[in-house]
Amino acid sequence: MSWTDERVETLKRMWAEGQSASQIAKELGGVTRNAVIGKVHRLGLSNRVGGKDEEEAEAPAARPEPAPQPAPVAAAPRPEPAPEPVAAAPRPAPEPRPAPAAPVANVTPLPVRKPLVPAGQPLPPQPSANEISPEALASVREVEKRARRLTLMELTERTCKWPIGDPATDDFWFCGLPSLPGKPYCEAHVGVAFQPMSARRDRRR
DNA sequence: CCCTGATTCGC
DNA sequence: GCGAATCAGG
Repeated sequence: MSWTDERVETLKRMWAEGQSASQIAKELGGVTRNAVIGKVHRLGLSNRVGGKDEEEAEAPAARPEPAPQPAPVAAAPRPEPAPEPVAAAPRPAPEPRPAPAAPVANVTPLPVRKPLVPAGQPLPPQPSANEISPEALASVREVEKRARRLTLMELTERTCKWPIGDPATDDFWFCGLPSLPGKPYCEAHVGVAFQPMSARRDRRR
């Protein structure tokens, strides 16, 4: 495989999006992550400018820089170019979902892109307490305290993909703990995801 | 061990 | 220019 214009374009785009080298390599196919990284450097876009510092970013505690920004013209909006969605800070006090009281007439097809799902209504089928063994339920609740709270993009083939919270709000993430080999979930969540039919009392409601 | 990007250097 | 091997790290 060679670096055709199209492939380079894909590389640039994904790199700008903050995708990892291995993810990009997987997407492109025929190249390793090393190849991707090498290309990235040769293209001179190694520093994810405008991007963001992830992981353990070094705190610029004492900056020798005296005059950073002259701040000229009046109120300039955020120069932030790439508002990459990053794991939001855990909020201790999750907002109660706005009551679906009065369906607003206007459809606001605009920048109000908060909820991807109309807040309030039909949530994805969540395992209800009365159809899961108490032990499994307990372990799940325990585990969810330790969950890594990954975002969608942070999931890999070895992270638990169990969704936690309400997709309609910011209070939503994926478990992210190590998944069982060959399974999409961690041990605790496998326990509630896969159950022998015999155990599934149709505790019909 | 899983993963990340950075660098080197023979090709 | 390319990318495997290696390095350095979370």
